[in-house]
Amino acid sequence: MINLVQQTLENLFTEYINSKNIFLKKDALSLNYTPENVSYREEQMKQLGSVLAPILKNNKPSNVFIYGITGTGKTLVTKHVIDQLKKIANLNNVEITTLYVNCKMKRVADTEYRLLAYILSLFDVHVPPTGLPTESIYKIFFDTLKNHKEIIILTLDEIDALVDKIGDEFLYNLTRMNQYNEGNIVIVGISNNLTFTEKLDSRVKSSLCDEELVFSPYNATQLKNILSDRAKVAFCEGILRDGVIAKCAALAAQEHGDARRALNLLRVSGEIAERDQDFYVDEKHVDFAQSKINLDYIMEAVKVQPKQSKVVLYSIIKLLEKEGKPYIYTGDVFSYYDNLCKSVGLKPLTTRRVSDLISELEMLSIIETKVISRGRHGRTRVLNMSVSDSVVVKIRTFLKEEFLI
DNA sequence: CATCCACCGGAAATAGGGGGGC
DNA sequence: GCCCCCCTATTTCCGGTGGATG
Repeated sequence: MINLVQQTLENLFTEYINSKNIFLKKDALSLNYTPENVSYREEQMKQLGSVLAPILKNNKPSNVFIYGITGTGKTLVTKHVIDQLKKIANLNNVEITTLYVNCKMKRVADTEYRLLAYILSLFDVHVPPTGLPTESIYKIFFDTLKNHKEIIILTLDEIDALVDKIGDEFLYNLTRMNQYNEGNIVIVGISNNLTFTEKLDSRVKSSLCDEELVFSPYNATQLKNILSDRAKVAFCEGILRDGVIAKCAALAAQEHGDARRALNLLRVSGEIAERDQDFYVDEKHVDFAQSKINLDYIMEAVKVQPKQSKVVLYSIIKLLEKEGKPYIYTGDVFSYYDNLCKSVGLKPLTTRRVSDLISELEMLSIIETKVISRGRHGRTRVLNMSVSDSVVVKIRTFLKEEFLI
């Protein structure tokens, strides 16, 4: 028995080492990779560069706002420009501090308090995760800033998500502090939402949006060229079959020209080819990659849900199965959920809260809902899964194991 | 064509977990 | 320790509503 395992392992490894390499430098396809030159974004880089340049002479530049949907190179360009700036600053002995915060990080920077606590932690100042009045956090924050004479560039990525959640007051506070405390902080706000500024208070708007940069989505041709450039670095020669890059580009272009998606797709395609020990990457691998990425995304989202949310999702899946209908109503879900909680010994949440949890599941595109009226039978939401059956089965299996139901 | 269902979803209140000050 | 304060998650409260139904 052991010998057999030994044998297969040996085969596996031998085959692996003899197989042709797919990747030359896989990093080139990762999201953190900063390519030599950023295609189609020269204009934006120049703009951002000239806005931030005064730092090099110790003048505080204007705040900047950057708009554009996901995967249009906002983060990449910003990081690239700031890196260069830092490099030149170092060479000329100008001290600057740069901070990058992704506001969407759950439980890290998704409330005013947590955002400040997180920024402070970047300064190596640690505050309790809860308990203090926000005001005293501000005080600590200001005091910390006072200890820094150099100019600080604070990049707030996905800032629209944060403002949606907690309002724009913190932005107001940041800018106000800037005005009165001879502030030395420059805010670079990055938003995926094009109409973001409309939601801002006009005072905030005027001081934060001194400079605006717009990133438009890449079209399929541009995506194709971007992918080609990266693929040349990332893959061994002759590995990519014709049409692979075009397919990745086309699929991503459908998703509003998201370059991040396209790169992911290409990378995962290669990984699948590698795993299957194929000598090439072709369009079939791209198809597999597409569904694998989707599956991974959904499963990850499911795994990190709070327990209650998982129970709600499980109820929806079980109920859909039981009813055999392609849709169900909120009320049914709630009573099923209620029973389930009792049998698992979990305290059920109220309908109001469950309703919110359902909305969150929809936001994650795990389920789909639609408010309809059933006349005398009232107004409710119809819900169904928005993932394929095979994914549903995987989710169900996962949840079942987790609850031991 | 008025009625009324069964839930939607905003807003305010409350619980619960934590913190500082004295 | 006690007291009071804060933040976040959840509950409570409730006005609102599209359209089948009588």
